[in-house]
Amino acid sequence: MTADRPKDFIREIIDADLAAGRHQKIVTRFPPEPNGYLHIGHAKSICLNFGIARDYGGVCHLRFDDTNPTTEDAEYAEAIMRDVRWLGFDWGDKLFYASDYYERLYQLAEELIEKGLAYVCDLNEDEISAYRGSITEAGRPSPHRERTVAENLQLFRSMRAGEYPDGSRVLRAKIDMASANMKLRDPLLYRIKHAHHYRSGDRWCLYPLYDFAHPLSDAIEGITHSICTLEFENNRDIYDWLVDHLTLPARPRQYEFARLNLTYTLMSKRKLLQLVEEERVSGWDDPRMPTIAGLRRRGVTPEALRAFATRVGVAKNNSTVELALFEHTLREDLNERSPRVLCVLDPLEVVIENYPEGQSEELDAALWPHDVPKEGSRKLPFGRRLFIDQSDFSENPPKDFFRLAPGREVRLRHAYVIRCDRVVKDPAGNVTQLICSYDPSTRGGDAGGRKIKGTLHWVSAEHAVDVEVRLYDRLFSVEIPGAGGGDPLADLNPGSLVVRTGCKAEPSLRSAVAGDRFQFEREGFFFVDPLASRPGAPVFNRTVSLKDSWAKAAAKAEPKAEPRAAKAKAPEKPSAREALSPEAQALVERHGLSPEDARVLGEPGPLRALFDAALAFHGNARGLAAWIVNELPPEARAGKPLPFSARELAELSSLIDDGTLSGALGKKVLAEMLQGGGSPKAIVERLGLKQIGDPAALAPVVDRILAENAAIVARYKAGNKNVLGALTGMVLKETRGQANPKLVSQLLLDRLG
RNA sequence: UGGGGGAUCGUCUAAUGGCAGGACACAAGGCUCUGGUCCUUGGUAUCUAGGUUCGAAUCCUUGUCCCCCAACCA
Repeated sequence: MTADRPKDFIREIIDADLAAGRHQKIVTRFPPEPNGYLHIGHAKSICLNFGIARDYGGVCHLRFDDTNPTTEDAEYAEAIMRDVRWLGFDWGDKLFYASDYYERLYQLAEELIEKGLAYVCDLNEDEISAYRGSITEAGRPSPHRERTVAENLQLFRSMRAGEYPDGSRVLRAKIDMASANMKLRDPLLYRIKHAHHYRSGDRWCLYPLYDFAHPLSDAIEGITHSICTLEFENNRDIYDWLVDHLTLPARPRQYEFARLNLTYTLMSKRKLLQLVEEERVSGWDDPRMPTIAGLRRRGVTPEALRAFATRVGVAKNNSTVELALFEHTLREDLNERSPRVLCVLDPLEVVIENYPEGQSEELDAALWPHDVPKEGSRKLPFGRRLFIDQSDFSENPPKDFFRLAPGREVRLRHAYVIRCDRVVKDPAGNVTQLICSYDPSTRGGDAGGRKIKGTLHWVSAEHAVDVEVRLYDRLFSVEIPGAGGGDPLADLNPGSLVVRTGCKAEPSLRSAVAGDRFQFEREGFFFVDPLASRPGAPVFNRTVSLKDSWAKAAAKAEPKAEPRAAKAKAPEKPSAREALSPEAQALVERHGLSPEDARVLGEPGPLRALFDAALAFHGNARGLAAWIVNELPPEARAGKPLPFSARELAELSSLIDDGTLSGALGKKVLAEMLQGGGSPKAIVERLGLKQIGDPAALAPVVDRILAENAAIVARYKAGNKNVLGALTGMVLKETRGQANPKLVSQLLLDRLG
């Protein structure tokens, strides 16, 4: 359904891996820790991982990353499985637990020790932290770093045997205490915890840390693409180090994408837990929670959630998606599947004066609007006493109010046109009753020729069912809770739940059962709460309101609500660009290089060496410099040897200078040289690449392209000068890149006037 | 301050040297027995400054801003 969406960067990588034959089958994994409930951010990850498996005919494992006995629980694991299944994904028999790998992981740790790549460290937590150094200072080696293999092995085994108390010793990888990447400063692999684990019981008093368990679990399972969120980018170095140094059945790769953030929502597991524990919400499945369980109970469908996940896309930008996009996706889905019914949330009594006392009738009412291709209807009783919504009446109607007001007419949906004749008030001046009259000729709502602007939902007082309705709104009242640096929970929306009892529903709703979905016309989409509802007494949760352009227009009359704070344009400090080094300055003066090129070539290194060497064969320093700086791949700068010599590069430059090659052709030749090496002249010869500089030869091609692309030409003439580039590109392509681009451009310009 | 990432309409996301596109949001209009849906139309973006190129969001240089990293959490 959204198959036309372009591929995300992860799928591009997979395509390339498959094309290169690196994998036959794609294996991904979703690795939750069972220490909390899944939220909509996890849903994005689930859709990505399981979606990739589905798209590529691979598999996605569900693996519990349960390496911390003190926070994890079987109940969470159960809830997670329930949620993933509900979302519509199936892991088949690929259900795994890191805790099932404890023995194997332990053996791997011993392997590391035996290779001299891990050691037991007796420093305490504070000391380890102090030894680690800081972002700017290198760490210092632990005093235990140079223990012998035998000693480490003995100590590690004793740790396993339970001979030491919690926190007394850890196992650390021996990597580099001076690494610029803090994660590599001898990361901890195992810690002692005499704690009961929900699965392994009391068998272990030693538990691996994420950085150790995760990559190795991936490798054990043969995961090909291990997809996680951005904050793990630094951890990738440990990941690679471990899988490269251990004897493992597979070599998985980690890729990172941006986690989902949503406005007016919080995604932090810790904060969500706090909401639950402090009873700011009714539980993990409170319909205001962004948890999958909460969304499900609110009435969100798995289809809508999945559609949303594909709509937000997968990229590496830190981003915050507007809640409006989610609501739109939700309405789109609900619109198709929700039968329309009438329910008055805030009742106001209406008496139809000219309708006979004690009489009633049944009206036929379609359950679906004209735009939903579904059949079905129900009976709607009509009588002398009715309810409409308070907000549908105004004694002093504002401009453009086309609901009920004294003396005005409206249509009651599926019923009659009525007119408001009088208003009854209580002593305090509140409107308590509307005395109206109906037009019997408009039965079924057909007003004949008359133009009736407003149509109201209503319900017969005599037949109405009293129901409870829970109106849910966004959990937070600001876009980014805690943005100002304060406690995010201070930004909770006090109006996020309004419980309305005594709502008046049409009688057919008496038989609504848990899990049913409806649209209450002109109000919103509602879901019968599975927990609170009783037979004959449904409780309705508002999943999402209908779009309300009247409310919006009315709000606009009010002083403007604060618009979303525009991203403050960078203040742009006019800091001085760094001065050229003396060496670079010398290049500018001696060879007339541009400062940009000189800056690069002013540094000693492979590029500079290449430049100097090539200069001996060809005198055009500027041209040489531009090619070396701008066109050579980044690896060349890092010192990767090039498959061609300085002499050959000089030869290329002279071919361009003498007009044999255009710049574009030069790039083609360079690409060829990068591929297989060889002399540019030979490549030109072999590929038959020669610049076409004869206008007579090019003119027919230009004319043909122009003739074939009348639409583009028209756009050009209409003022879009950018399409000239597209036309140039076509001519170039047509001549295998051999046309002289300047000439083509000129020819094009001549003809386009 | 070291390292790792990232900067494209208000928001999210495409364009892999050749017409800056789509969705949401917003605005205007149409349709309508839901002020819903649907339809039409519109404005709005390549962080800065240079360079390379016939042509740059894309390649090079420079500066700016944002995020992540110094848990025995994941």
